[in-house]
Amino acid sequence: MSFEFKDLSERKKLILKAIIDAHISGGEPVGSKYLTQNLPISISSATIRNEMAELEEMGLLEQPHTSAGRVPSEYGYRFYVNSLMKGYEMTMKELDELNRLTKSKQEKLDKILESAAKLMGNMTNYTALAFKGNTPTTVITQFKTMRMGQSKFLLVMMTSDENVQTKVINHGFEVSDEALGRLEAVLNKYLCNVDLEQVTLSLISEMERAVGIESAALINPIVKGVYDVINQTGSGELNFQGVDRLLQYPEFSDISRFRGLLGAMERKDDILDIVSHSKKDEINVYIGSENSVDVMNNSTLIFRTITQGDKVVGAIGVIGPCRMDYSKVIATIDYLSQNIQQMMDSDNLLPDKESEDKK
Amino acid sequence: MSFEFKDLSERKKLILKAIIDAHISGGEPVGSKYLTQNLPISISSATIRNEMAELEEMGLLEQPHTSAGRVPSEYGYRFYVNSLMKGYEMTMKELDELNRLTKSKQEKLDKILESAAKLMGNMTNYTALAFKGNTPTTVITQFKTMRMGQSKFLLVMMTSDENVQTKVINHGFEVSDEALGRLEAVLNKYLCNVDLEQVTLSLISEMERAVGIESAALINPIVKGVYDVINQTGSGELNFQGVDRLLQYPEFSDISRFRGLLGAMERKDDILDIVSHSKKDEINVYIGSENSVDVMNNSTLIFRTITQGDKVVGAIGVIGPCRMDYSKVIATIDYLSQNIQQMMDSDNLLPDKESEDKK
DNA sequence: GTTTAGCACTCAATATATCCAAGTGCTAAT
DNA sequence: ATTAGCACTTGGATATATTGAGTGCTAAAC
Repeated sequence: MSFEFKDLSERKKLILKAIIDAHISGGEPVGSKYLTQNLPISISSATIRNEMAELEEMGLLEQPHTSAGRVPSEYGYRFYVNSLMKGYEMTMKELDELNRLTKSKQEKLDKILESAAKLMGNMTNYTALAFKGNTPTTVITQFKTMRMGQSKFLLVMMTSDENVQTKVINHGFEVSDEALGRLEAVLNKYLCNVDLEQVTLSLISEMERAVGIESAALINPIVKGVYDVINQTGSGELNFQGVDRLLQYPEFSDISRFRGLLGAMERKDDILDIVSHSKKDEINVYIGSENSVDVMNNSTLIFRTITQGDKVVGAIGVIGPCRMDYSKVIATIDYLSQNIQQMMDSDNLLPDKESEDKK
Repeated sequence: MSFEFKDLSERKKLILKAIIDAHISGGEPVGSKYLTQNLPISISSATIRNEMAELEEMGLLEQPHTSAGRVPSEYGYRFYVNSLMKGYEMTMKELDELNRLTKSKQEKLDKILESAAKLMGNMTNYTALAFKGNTPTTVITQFKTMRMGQSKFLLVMMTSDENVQTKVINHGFEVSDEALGRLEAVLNKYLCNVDLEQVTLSLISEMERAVGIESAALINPIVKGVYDVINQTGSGELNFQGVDRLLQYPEFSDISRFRGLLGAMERKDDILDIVSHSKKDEINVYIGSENSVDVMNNSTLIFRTITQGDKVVGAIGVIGPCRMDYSKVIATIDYLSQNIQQMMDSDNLLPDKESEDKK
């Protein structure tokens, strides 16, 4: 998969770049005649044809049919992304929108990711993706109970990765406030920061004794709830925004192809797989069949992960056709994700007094 | 919009029903020749043609073009739903699947709705919809605080409709455990079961006094959080499952039509509008342009609301082409929603000891 | 009065033929 | 090494025939 393109002449690079740029904005195959008028250097169409033939031989270009112009191949796009793309400069307006987002530090990560994705979709005009991961194995750091009526209450659990999980416990009998308080205390005493192996039968019966006969029957469903939370598949949530935008691109006018992609987005597992095996702290670009998943063929997936410490806690990105405005998309993802990342990082430390004062 | 079809002869009803059934399963216009062989009575194609012409005049059938067979009009479908449809009998296997769902009373409504929708999508092979409403004006019945670190904590609020909302409070200074406990007590004392008008400036300053100087600065962001929770637009969440299934139906091979529908599903507001203005406790069927929303044209929306007391708390249903297997869909929705509804109803009372004992 | 056979007519869908323009590869001259 | 020139390829667009399912209508039969 690793190609070396160092041996490309400057002129070939120019031609390749011009073809990809033209194809991205136009969607049509690009011919030699067009290029004679849209290159910084002036060479004849015949020369260009020769160059193009060589570029095709190298696997960077493709011809839909004999008498058509050239279209970038997946490797062509890859080369473009790796070396030809010039940074995209965001407009002021777009910048403003970004800043409004991460200003308030009161939101939880999933909301931020979702608005970031929405924003990104609007800015790039592709389908945006937001991934919120749950770190696979956690420990519960705090329990609270909240009464919901005479015969049920809500068990609120905070996990070590600062998420909140709730579970309705629907007991078939009344439980007094005191018993509920005692239960809460017992849970916090015995189950906090405890991983699954440590929950033995003897621990459970000890807890049953501690809460008293009145509510001993609650321990079992609660332990099961804790088990579910800790043991839940660590995959996380994956959301898409603006799926309908894809349909504006001619590469998805083939309904079956679109249906395949849509199906992959609904199933989520394939894409989750890609996201969870991605490289941390850098922008991941999966072009066409580089995506191991077949259904994603002829689509590109670009995203960047958000990390907390060394754990991946989320990701934002876009999905679109291979013919994508890479500069813009990558610049946008870069900016947005760094913004969020920064917020994450600063959030974990004790707040920086100075920056607080500035407000 | 209210039509009277009483004056339809038995024979016309037979013909209409046969046409709709055939069109639902085949997707093609239905001609007179086909009908001669697929009617319980035996009449000639010419007679059928005459009848069809009359049915078309009455607006129940349509002709895509002069030399094509007939297709049911929206009113035709409406008539079918209202009077011709015979109840669909679910298979045992499908029934089993349903029961598994509502057995456990430990899940929260949104999860149940979502699984029900998923199930419904699988069973009907259309796109399923799940709506989880938040009752517009609520009151907070309980506060809890959960420490998340030295400089922030989570405010957990239970609302009167038994939902849980959380908010991260990111103060820029350390707050002791005692102060946090005092804060919690104060919140529960002053802000429980209080609606917005009662939150006056004097109440706020009284609270600030009560929590002590150490954490007085927290009151303001908290009050804002409470305000947000109570004042949040009461629209609720709307989710779809199996959107890709729509693409298998030829009526959506016209990409622009599909894109319109997909857009409506993404924007959500139009569909939310329909759902929130629907009739309670009965199955709502919106056929084609009966949906006031233009983009939904030529699609059918069927759903049933779930109520708690007299409040609509959710809905499940499907979206598909007008040419829909109404019997099956309606039977499925009916069964599933009644199942959930029953659970809701029984959940609110004190549990029935006998049924608990049976376990 | 209702039903039916028969027939001319309509029209979308399909197949067939033709044309066109864009673009290529190759050769020979520069 | 570059370029002008030209024959060649090919998909797409356009026009034209062909087909066949299905209709509406008329006149005869019941």
